[in-house]
Amino acid sequence: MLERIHLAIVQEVARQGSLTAAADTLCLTQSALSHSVKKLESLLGTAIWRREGRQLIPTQAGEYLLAVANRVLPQLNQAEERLRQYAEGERGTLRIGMECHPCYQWLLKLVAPYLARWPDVDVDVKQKFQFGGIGALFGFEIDLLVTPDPLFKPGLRFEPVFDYEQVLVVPRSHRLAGATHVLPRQLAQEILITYPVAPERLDVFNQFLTPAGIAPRQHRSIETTDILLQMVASGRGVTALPRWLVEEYATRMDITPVRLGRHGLKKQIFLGLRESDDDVDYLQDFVEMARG
Amino acid sequence: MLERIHLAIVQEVARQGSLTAAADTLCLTQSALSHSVKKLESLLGTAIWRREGRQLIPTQAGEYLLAVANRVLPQLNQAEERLRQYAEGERGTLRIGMECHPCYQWLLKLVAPYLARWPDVDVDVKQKFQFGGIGALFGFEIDLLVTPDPLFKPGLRFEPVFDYEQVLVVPRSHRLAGATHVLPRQLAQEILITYPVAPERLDVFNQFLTPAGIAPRQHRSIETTDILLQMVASGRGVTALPRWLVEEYATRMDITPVRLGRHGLKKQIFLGLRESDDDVDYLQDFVEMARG
DNA sequence: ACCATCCATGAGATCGACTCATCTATGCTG
DNA sequence: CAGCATAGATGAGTCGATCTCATGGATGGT
Repeated sequence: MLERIHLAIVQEVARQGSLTAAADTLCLTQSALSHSVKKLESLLGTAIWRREGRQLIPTQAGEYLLAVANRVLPQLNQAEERLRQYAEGERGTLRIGMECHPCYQWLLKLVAPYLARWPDVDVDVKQKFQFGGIGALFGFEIDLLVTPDPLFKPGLRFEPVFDYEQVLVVPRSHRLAGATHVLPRQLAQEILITYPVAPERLDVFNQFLTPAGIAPRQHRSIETTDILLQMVASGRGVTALPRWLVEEYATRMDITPVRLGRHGLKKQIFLGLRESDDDVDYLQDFVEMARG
Repeated sequence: MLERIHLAIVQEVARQGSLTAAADTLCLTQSALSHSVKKLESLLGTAIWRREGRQLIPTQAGEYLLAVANRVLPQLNQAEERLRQYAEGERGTLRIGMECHPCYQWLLKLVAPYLARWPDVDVDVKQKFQFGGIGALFGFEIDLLVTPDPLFKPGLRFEPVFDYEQVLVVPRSHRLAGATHVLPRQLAQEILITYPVAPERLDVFNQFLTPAGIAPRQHRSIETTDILLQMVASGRGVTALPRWLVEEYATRMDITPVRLGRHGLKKQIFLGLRESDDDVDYLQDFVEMARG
């Protein structure tokens, strides 16, 4: 039988590159590991690694086993953590996934009152997912997904939580500052700074520039909102963000929003959750609070 | 540590309802099970079942553990099966999920030449999924999803494999037989027979009747294509199916297709697969063959 | 009241997994 | 090329987790 320890061994050997090193972190002797591996290989009837000199090269089976380990072990760890929480009377951890960079600010405002209301619930926010946000929901890596792209499919439920307008952000001294709106071609000579996300997933591209066949003069990316806006304020480029976020920063930074297109770029943010969690009260309440 | 055997115990007890019965199928004595359970509960620090007389009622932790078991154990079983196939030099099993009832016929025609071309690959078809077809892909229950609803998300890839027209099927003696097309209101007095799927997921509803605000006189459902068409042929009602499928049956049944709406109801079928399987040759070849 | 059947428990047996000591192979270095 | 550090492999022996066996107490049906 394929046991948890086997997966842990495969994962750790992949991480460390050698049995000896892996033995250390697994709190076993090198000998024990060697025995275990030998037994597992004879059990499976196939080698897991090719021994090339003192290197261990995963075979096809080894690669596959590693993929299984990386997928299954986190589920078991999470299960143990949750059971520990049940045992200690805690309510659990609300694991929120974000697929919407600027929503982080919005989330922060929501989390404070939520934590006050649910003292026994912890909140954890993740932003990177092996198989995307939807995959993370299905894979029980997260319990709640903040995303602009809902997916109405069996097994999942999406609730709209707020509408906003995506606007161009320019320094107050910029030639476009004060314009009622901006058209795609007016950005052709600009340096556009965005979060480090594929352009086809950025609204300013897929709903504004790309349909018009326009590309900005240059496209750069920056991780954090603060730095990004400081770059804009200092005239290094322009960016696109939710209007509410820009208005917040505009009080202390030299930036101003401009409508994208004649009618503005209207967006909606959704919260996605598993239907099987419909009866988890502290989860539903988060959705309530987010909507309210 | 939460081990595989623990999950198996929880799952089996849930299935059988008693420790004694579960012990039997797990090839253990009742005593061993009792000991294991006791130890696990003390390890977790929480009870898994409430003992009510001679009944075992799962606690909240027990319910959760069962959900984990039902999710994780199939992944481990599948992994073992696949490793066994690696060991024996077989290529593996192509597990296909279907979210499109009539596509079954199309699939059958494709599978025969595929099996001939890949003698070491088995094909398995599933039609029921715990979390829907997409969930099954993400959860590694299936490797390939046949669906009319693609989902372009990171982690998954969807390939269109064929276009078809959804048509109304009526008996040749029907008043609509021979009409160039049919309008929604002309179905208001008909009995509509479909596969047993929620109306909002049926094209004839969500793309034809519902937008026009029309409902059929009655809506019934039947599992199998053959029986369904025999019902139609005998004048018990009408249905909606792909044109190619109807034309096949029309040679030996008293039925005829009619276009839905002035311009017909055009559909497309997609094959969905995980991006992480991009290098699995026998999987990619299936997509190739399906497209060709 | 009695019996069948459930789960719990203690004692003892058993088998698997771990450690220790040691061996061999590899690759680096002077 | 010799010497050394370090990798994995292996055999023997120990230890402990987990199993079985035997039995007890509780429950529910007849």
